[in-house]
Amino acid sequence: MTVENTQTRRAELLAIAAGLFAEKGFKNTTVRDIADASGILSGSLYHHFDSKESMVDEILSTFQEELFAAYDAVLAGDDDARTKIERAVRLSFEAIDRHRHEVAIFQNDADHLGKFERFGYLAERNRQSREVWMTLLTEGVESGALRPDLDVELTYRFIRDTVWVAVRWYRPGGKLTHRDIADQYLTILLDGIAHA
Amino acid sequence: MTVENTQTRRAELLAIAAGLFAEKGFKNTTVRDIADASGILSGSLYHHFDSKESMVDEILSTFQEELFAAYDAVLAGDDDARTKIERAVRLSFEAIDRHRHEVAIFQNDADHLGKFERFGYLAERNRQSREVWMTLLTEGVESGALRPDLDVELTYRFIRDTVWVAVRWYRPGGKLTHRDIADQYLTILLDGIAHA
DNA sequence: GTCCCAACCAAACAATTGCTTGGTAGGCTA
DNA sequence: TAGCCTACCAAGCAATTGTTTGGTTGGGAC
Repeated sequence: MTVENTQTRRAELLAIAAGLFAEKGFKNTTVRDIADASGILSGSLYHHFDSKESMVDEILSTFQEELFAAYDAVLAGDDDARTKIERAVRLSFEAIDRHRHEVAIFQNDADHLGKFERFGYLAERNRQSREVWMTLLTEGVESGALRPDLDVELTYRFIRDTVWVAVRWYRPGGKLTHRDIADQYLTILLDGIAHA
Repeated sequence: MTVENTQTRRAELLAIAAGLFAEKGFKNTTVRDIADASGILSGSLYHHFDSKESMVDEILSTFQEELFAAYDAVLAGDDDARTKIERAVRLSFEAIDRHRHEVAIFQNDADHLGKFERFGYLAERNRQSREVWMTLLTEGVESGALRPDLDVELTYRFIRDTVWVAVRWYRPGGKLTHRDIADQYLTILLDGIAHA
């Protein structure tokens, strides 16, 4: 068995684990569940991974790295505030589309996992995410693109919640693409649902 | 010990359990956790309740009954569509304020619990909630209060998600009351964040 | 004073959990 | 052909889980 196969198998197992973690929660998924779904015995998982924790660790940290690189690219761009906000929203729905298991795990288990030292980076990433959005929204208010009376902190929370919780109902291949959803949400967010 | 005390003790234990379920999740909370927090031994809980499941059952079903009675009152009122939507939003944030443990449990564990026959009413309540919102939003579009190009189904999901997930960060006694939050959210929802 | 009963304790139960150990199959390299 | 290494099996471990059982306590009713 070649090196390529080795890495493939490892990734395969991680993908299976991610699916189960996302569906049933981390704590609620047993190593036997993962092994069964992979067609091996539970003990054999420990040839590939140190522990159940290190599996979810690898799943989450890999995803977060990619996600925040994308946010940084938006921040670093020279678009105006409104465009940056639009890009950040679209980027988030795209992440849900491409990494829905990872997003679901983060949504459901990050609070609980974050208590352990090993997962301290989760809280750090949360802080970083807040930074990104607060910067964009503040910039938006100051540039006159957004209404001046906006509570920026609260707006950040509303956006964050609405965007990420969509992972609970969004299904790739469904009637609406992640782009459709981003479009609709941006319309509502920017201009509201009331008739002009 | 009088009958009054009996009912008090039972409610006391349920409240303690609700707090733990909300904080750590249903599956992740052990009967020993509940017993410890109550100052008794785990076995003694079974004098009051059939099972751990029946505890969460009682917590959730009691709450849902109260909540949906409130929704029904809004629907039955003779306000215009926009006012009804405002009332439904305010009512939801008020529920988060008054029953945050119950809301949190519903948010975090309803999906998992709903798979068991015993908790079939959870799915039923979800359907009911969708009904309420779809009715209000459709009425809003038809009456001209809301923009005609609105995707009502999607809008329902956005509202539901944003409102209920607020339970994750809202803290009673904090800087913002549930009324403040409802005001801000309604402004954003109805008129958007963009500068007019 | 006797009885009752709600509330609880003490101890154990089988099942399930994450994980370990020692071994084996079989393809790859030399 | 020999040796090596990856991937896995088979069996078991201690800890933790929800729950059960039989007994104790102490206040209220008659």
